Amino acid sequence: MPELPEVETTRAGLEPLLVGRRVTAVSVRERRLRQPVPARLAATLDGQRLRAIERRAKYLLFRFETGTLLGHLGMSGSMRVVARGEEVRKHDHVDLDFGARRVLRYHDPRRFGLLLWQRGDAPHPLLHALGPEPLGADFDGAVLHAQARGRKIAVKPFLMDAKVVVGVGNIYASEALFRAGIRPGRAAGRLTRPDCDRLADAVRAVLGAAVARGGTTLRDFVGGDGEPGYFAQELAVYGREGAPCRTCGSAVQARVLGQRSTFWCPRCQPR
DNA sequence: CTCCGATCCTGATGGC
DNA sequence: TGCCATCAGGATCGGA
Repeated sequence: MPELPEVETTRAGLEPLLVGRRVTAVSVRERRLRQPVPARLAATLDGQRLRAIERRAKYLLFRFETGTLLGHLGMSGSMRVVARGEEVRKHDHVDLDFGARRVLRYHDPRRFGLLLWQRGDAPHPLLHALGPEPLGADFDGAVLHAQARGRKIAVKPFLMDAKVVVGVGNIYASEALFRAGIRPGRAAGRLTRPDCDRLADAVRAVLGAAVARGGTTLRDFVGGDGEPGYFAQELAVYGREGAPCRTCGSAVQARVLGQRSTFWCPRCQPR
């Protein structure tokens, strides 16, 4: 479910409610996520002050005094702050209690997410091979062009490769390609430098706009404050097969590419 | 190396 | 109404 804008929305929603507070209790109701929740998590976190919440790619980094809790929301995860005593719903797997009205609740029906503990200051191995942050200074058309060189993979799954650029998932890959006027099935290696410049700009623009709207809620995503995101109404092509393109009126096309649904406008994305 | 398909899991949806 | 197939915002793994 969550791509960079949804993870960043989660981070920004949690931060003012939790940073500076101490963990007073930890409750793990289900530890079978993509990897098991560490058995000693409660003992590790109890009494520790949360110093910061950061984001790298689609990971959330909860910085504590003796290490970092690494979180990932997978396809269906969400985190929000609830009051102590709020009714526990199905798939509310983990609570971190920071106070009476400050319980961080992790919810994830499909359990593709992660909660892992990394002691000390070293970055977690899962973060090691990640590419540049799309909204950071070291991502641009030149980087994209260099990465794409010689590659036959379609540009859409190429954009979703975290070694190329992080944070771009299935929704925003289609949206960025629409904004750049590039067909999703085009081989990455055939992109020109100007194509890559437009594409990098489009990735930044669409992610930035989505962050500003609090992300995209298709089904049940909520940010750290429990509110849905409002970018869905601004999606140009994702989920709009057969509907008229908002720019030119042509019917939006869809096909499966790299096992993922892919959407584009045949007229606005000529090649 | 690159690329593709299968896989983990549960829930929603649509066809019959 | 029930049953079944398909699809879903991610990421990893193995084989070609």
